[in-house]
Amino acid sequence: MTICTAGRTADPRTVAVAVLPGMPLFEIAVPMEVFAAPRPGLVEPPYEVSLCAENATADFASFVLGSLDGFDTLAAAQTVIIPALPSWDHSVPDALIDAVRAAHERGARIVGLCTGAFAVAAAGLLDGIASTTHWMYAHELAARHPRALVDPNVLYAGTADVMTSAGTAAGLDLCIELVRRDHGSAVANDVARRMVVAPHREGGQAQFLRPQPVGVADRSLAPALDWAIEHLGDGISTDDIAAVVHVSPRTLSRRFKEQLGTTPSSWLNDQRVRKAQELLEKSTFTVAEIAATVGFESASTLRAQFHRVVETSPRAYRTLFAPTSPH
DNA sequence: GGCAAAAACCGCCAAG
DNA sequence: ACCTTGGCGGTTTTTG
Repeated sequence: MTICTAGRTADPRTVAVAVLPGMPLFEIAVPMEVFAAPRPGLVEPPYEVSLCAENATADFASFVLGSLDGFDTLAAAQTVIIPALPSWDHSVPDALIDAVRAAHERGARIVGLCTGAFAVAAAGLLDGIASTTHWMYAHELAARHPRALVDPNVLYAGTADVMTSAGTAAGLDLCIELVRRDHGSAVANDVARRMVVAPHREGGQAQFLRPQPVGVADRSLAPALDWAIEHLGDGISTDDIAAVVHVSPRTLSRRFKEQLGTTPSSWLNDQRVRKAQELLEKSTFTVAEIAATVGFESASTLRAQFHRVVETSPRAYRTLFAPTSPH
């Protein structure tokens, strides 16, 4: 079943972006910017990116996009990206569905950006899979594909080989996450820095669903989050965070849900895992030392949380991304 | 990977 | 009347 780990960092990754007439150019541009822009000395080996259309001489702006490959190239790629459709209910060509299915069966990673999720679903790949799309269409996606586990509150969701993202700019977050999985946090953060975007945005779509009530600067969690990140290693608890902002734990819990769409402890655990990832890549501390440094009580706690977030063990992660690994 | 204990979560509701 | 807060306690998640 799982084929994709072989040579994960050794071979160049081929990325195919599906192009349909009428697709928003920005949505196509997002994966191009992340994967196709050359970043010598950073992303090595570079991705090999092709744009694939059903009909290479189609009447849309191929002079803007450059040369186009066919869907056979897409079916052979290691990562297949389907940008937002021209409209959410736009029909998906059978040729694209067939190519996507063929790629998936080969073990390729299938990615749907924004309403591209509808195409992934149409290929039958979202059944039982955590997924998302633009919040305006999440309900429709769930209605049309009842077996997809649609979560309108996240920026992106999925498994190792099927991922979908929320609207427009969330596609950037997902593409950078893919770089993170292929090349590690350090490289992904550098790519994000060069693009001048946040290496990892917290909170999902929840923060965009409802406009912030005005005049509530004192409600912002920002200082609490800053303080928490500062004191990660001190073994802080949710009660401690509540104390810093002078609210009850109950109210803190509400703020987290409103502003980040998560709970204090799971946010805290995410931060600790994230820091642990960095230390695994950049330091030579043992797993136990890292656990202590990021504020976990024990190494086994780190392992459990690490597995939940990254879906690997700390050791496996380190061998995959450590600077001494094959290069 | 499972277990018992601890921590955290969240619906409910009274109070400000 | 309406909104926010925070305590209670049953349930879920985390921890070691």
